[in-house]
Amino acid sequence: MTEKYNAAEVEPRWQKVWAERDIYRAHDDSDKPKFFALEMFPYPSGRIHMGHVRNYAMGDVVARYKKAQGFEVLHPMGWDSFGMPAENAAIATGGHPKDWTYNNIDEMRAPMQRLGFALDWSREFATSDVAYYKEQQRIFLKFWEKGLVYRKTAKVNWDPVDNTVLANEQVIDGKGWRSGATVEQRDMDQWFYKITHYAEDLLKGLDGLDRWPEKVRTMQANWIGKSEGLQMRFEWDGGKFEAKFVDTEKTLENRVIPNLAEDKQYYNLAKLWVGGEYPTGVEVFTTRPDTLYGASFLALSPDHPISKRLANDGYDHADHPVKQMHDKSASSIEVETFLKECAKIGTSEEAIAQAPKLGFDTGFRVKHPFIEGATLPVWIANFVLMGYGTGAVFGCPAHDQRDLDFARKYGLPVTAVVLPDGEDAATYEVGTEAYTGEGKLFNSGFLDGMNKNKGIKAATYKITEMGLGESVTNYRLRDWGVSRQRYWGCPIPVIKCGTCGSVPVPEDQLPVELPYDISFETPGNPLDHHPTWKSEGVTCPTCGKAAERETDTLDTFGDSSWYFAAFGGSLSADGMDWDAASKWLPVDQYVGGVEHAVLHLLYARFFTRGLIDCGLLDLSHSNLAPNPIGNEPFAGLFTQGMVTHATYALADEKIDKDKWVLPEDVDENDDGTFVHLPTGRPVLKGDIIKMSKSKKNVVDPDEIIKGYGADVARWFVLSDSPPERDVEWTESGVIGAWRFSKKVWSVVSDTTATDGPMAVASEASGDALELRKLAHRALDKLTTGIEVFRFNTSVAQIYELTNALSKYKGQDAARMEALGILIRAIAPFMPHLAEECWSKVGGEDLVYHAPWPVVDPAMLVDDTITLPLQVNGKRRSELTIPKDMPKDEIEKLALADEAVLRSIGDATVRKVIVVPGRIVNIVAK
RNA sequence: GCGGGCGUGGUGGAAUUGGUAGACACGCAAGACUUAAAAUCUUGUUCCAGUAAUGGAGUGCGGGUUCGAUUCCCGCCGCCCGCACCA
Repeated sequence: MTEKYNAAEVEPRWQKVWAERDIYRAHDDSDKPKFFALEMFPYPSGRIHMGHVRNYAMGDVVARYKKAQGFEVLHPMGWDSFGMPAENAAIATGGHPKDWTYNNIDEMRAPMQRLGFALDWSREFATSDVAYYKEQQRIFLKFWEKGLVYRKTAKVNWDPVDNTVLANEQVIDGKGWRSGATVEQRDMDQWFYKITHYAEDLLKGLDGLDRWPEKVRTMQANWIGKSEGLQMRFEWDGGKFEAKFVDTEKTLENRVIPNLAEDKQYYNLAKLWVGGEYPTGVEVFTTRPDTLYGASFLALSPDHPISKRLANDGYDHADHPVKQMHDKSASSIEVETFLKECAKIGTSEEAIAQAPKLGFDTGFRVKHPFIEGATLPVWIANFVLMGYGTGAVFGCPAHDQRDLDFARKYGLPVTAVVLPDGEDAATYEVGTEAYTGEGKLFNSGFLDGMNKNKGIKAATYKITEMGLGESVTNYRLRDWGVSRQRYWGCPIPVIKCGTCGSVPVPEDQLPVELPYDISFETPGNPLDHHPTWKSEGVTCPTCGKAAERETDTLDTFGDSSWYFAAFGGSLSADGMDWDAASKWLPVDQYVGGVEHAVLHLLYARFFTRGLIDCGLLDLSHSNLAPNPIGNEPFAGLFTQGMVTHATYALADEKIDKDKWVLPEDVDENDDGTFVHLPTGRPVLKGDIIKMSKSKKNVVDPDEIIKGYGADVARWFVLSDSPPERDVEWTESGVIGAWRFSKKVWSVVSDTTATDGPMAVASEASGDALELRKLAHRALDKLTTGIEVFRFNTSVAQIYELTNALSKYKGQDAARMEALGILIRAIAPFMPHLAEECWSKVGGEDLVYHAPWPVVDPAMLVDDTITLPLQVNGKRRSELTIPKDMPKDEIEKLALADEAVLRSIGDATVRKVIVVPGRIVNIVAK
């Protein structure tokens, strides 16, 4: 008699056993090889969603599987708990961000534990824990010491209503996402992490990450954006730059930051203004010096120091009379107006990219380096980016589309210097399309006749020889601005002294703790207008004078850049063990969403390098073996797809946000249309998209656990779709998973054999042997499926094995062997069911502690094989023969096959191809 | 614009050193059990023709290489993702 399986009773019972026996604790001093399984930790929004379930279920499969393979597994969980939503909730509801956050964590921990993940909860922490951010402040100071932290003025998105800096992602169509105010570009003093210091290493490191998705590696490589080229100077024509200024007393505000001096990209700019000296020319970066002869103008970024200097004061274009000494000249006002015009265009990258080209002729001219006597006008152009290269370019309209658009608009000359193959130098002209391909150089003096590459080399050599420039490598990657004018984040451990400048808080005074008594009444950063925190009793650690605290907090992406190490180091109120962290790292398998492909995963790689250089981490060895992948935090990465669900919208509702309805309230009519049951209004089926509260297409994991059990929820999210693709949540799919769990249980409870689940039926024959073969074949495939992250194929094998077992009548060792394989195979997916089955069939100890079943290779080969027979590539018949039959005999049998003969008909056999163990193909014409 | 990926039955998908296309599941249909339903079990299910045996077509489209192509190559079409004036 089949007993009923009651997940609601079974699951909590086993969870209690697991917790009491503390089986998921990872031991630092284990003598087994280590395996660090990690999923991207959650933000405590208050609810877990199906995306979490899928993410952690995948990691759990790996963790449990590796445990069964004999590894010491670390599989921890924590909370990425600093961030804006807590502050927003506090502003909206009047609560406190801290209370909101920690309540949410408690709300989320419980359902997560109900899912039965093999997590070492003893290592749990939240990034908003004082102990965590204290350690982070230490790291900040160590990075500072190492030169990886600096302060500079940078352009930021400023929300004038909320009085805070916004990240780029928080600016939507040029407006603040919360206030709706038009965002301004502002120069502000900001703290930066010098991620560019590792640009080359971060790029090179990608090569070794062969267990990362290619896509993520490509995205990071593009983000780092290495390009090699020539940085060169165009010298002023007709005297010095300064001659154009009425008032040379005034110098531009000193933008030079001392510890930036070694940073090449900024050095050349900074150099221009040191001590008020004026630049002798304009520095540009180019990857196409071969086209220098086609240059027709120079373009400066609106943010270029020269542009700003011109707008700033005293600049007098030769054609304008000076109005009054020390007042703004007419020319400066013109420039200023133009720069404002450029700033208006918007902040989104796309808006900038599609904006029309704007230019302003400064009236300055520079000398062409190769053509004696030739000069080029210097323009300010909105399409030149300050953040890349030197913030200035030479324009070669014939061979660059942007330059061409610009030249056509402002009537600048277009001179072709690269001749495409098959074109005639006498007649070749560039119209509206710039030519960027290969070709022979012409109109180019000493470069004439060379191809592109040769031309680049020759021009670079010449410029270098002339002392005007040198080869440089440029990166698109920019330093990471980490200052946030927010409360709920890690305080930057710095004291600002009027005399000594920015001074680190001494280590023995850490942590700089967040005050609890804050107010969100006034807009802006609560830390800044806290009555006492900023300055009461604060003195400069260096000179002892009264001073002020830095009130900015660190970008929360910093929190997630080293948390994996904190797990390994068992971070607690007493600090953490960095040596232990070093032994656990790198993370062997990391699982998370692809949305972090660049930001989080790049920042974490940067932090790891910084932590190594500061002596905190040493990744040269894991606990037992040398580490082959170098200074990387994540040896294996898997990016999983989302959980999607159908959406339904009222057909007659005009207001977008009001139109979505709950899928369970929708019913399908006989004619295939849909109706909203509570109101009777017509409904249209929308796209199948990621579960989202606002679209009302969410399914609460806790409801599924209550209705079907945790195992079913876990099984479903892993079963149908490949892990990297999205999986659509459907009611029928869940019911299917639920039925399967019952089927497994019925197979187990129908078993009366007593050999135990570790049985090996070595004497099996007949049906028993067939079952053994099927079981081992399934085991082989499903194991591979887990190894290569194709859980859906593992699931299919488990289905096959279960189906075979449910049909198998014998109560013998072969049944037990297959059952033992099945139970251990489903354990990573449905651990509660597996545990219950294991105990039911007399398994020793827990299935969690049972070793992974071993494939018997003898079971994978058959004595007889079935070969398909093809005639002219089409399958006509098949042949069952002993596996070692010689080729010529196979050929003979194939040619005697009735169906084959029929297909050949009157044609003559030209060739017979026999691929042993694979196929026979007969070519007949 | 640049970069990456994908395209297979009614549906999710399987199949890789090139060798039986459609495993497994969902759905659907028929049957068994049942007063009935649910559950469960059995059988069938790529399309077209045929009662069937069988024949033909078939992995987005068009070509190519090959005895043989979902797989490799070339050219299109469509969808998705990332970056986006990077000089």
